[in-house]
Amino acid sequence: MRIGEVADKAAVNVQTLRYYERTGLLPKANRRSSGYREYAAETVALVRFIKNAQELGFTLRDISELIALRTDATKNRRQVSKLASRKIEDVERRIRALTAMRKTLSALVTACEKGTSGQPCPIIEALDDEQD
Amino acid sequence: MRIGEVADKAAVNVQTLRYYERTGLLPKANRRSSGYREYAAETVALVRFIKNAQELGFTLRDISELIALRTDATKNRRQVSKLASRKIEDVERRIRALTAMRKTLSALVTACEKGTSGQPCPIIEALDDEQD
DNA sequence: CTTGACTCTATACCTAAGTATAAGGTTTAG
DNA sequence: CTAAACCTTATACTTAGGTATAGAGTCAAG
Repeated sequence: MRIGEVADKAAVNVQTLRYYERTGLLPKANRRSSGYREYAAETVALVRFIKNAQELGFTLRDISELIALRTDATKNRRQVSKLASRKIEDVERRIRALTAMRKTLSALVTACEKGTSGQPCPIIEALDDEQD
Repeated sequence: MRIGEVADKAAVNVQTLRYYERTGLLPKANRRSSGYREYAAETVALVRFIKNAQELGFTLRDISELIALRTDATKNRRQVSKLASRKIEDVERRIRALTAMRKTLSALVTACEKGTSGQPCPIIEALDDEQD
């Protein structure tokens, strides 16, 4: 596949793919004799993974580590497992914080729908509970 | 409270507070005769909420909307409730995606710990499942 | 009544993560 | 065999979200 096809399928800009390569997030693509980059089909899945992880608040640096887990998987099992475990903790912390936020928002909706019109929805008090 | 105390308690920089005020995320602080900003104690909770929401991947623009929910709560209940519901959906989408990611990472850990040393951890195949 | 810690504004700078543009080479469909 | 639609690098620009600095005023303790 050429860069444009990968970009289309992964719903990113071609510049973004080149930028990822430049910064080392994606491996250097093989080149045709013309100089054009040539990609394997699995690159699309990888780029989608990147965008997905990014939406969850991981930085490209974090994502680099996540990707490296795959590559290193056969090498140092103890280390990979440790890094993955740390990432899992991170993910779980986020889930807990989001769950708390959902609770706050739900309470707001309930309060707004039930409340008498003079009463403000009690969101500010709820905010304190949300710190993790 | 003066700006430095708020900054300390909320664990942010004083410049950040001024920046938030400039961009409208925080309301304009009252001023002493000297020109110093004067803050209420609840500002600390609000700023912590901002940082918390930010770590969950909300942009300052998103957070502005979340904060506005509080302010508007007594005004247009129907609209507030609608916006909050949309935010809840957003939060739930994130939770689902993070849950999928946790599953992938757990599978990696399991594979790495159990696998025979020649076998790579099968993370790349798992990545496809992770799209929301 | 001055010294050190605070505050003010304005302006400049920074990092992350792209996006755009220019000037050129390649591929493919008609 | 040429025109449209690709691709290349290099460089510059953009947006979000700050952080740093300069030059000046304020406040509290000794």
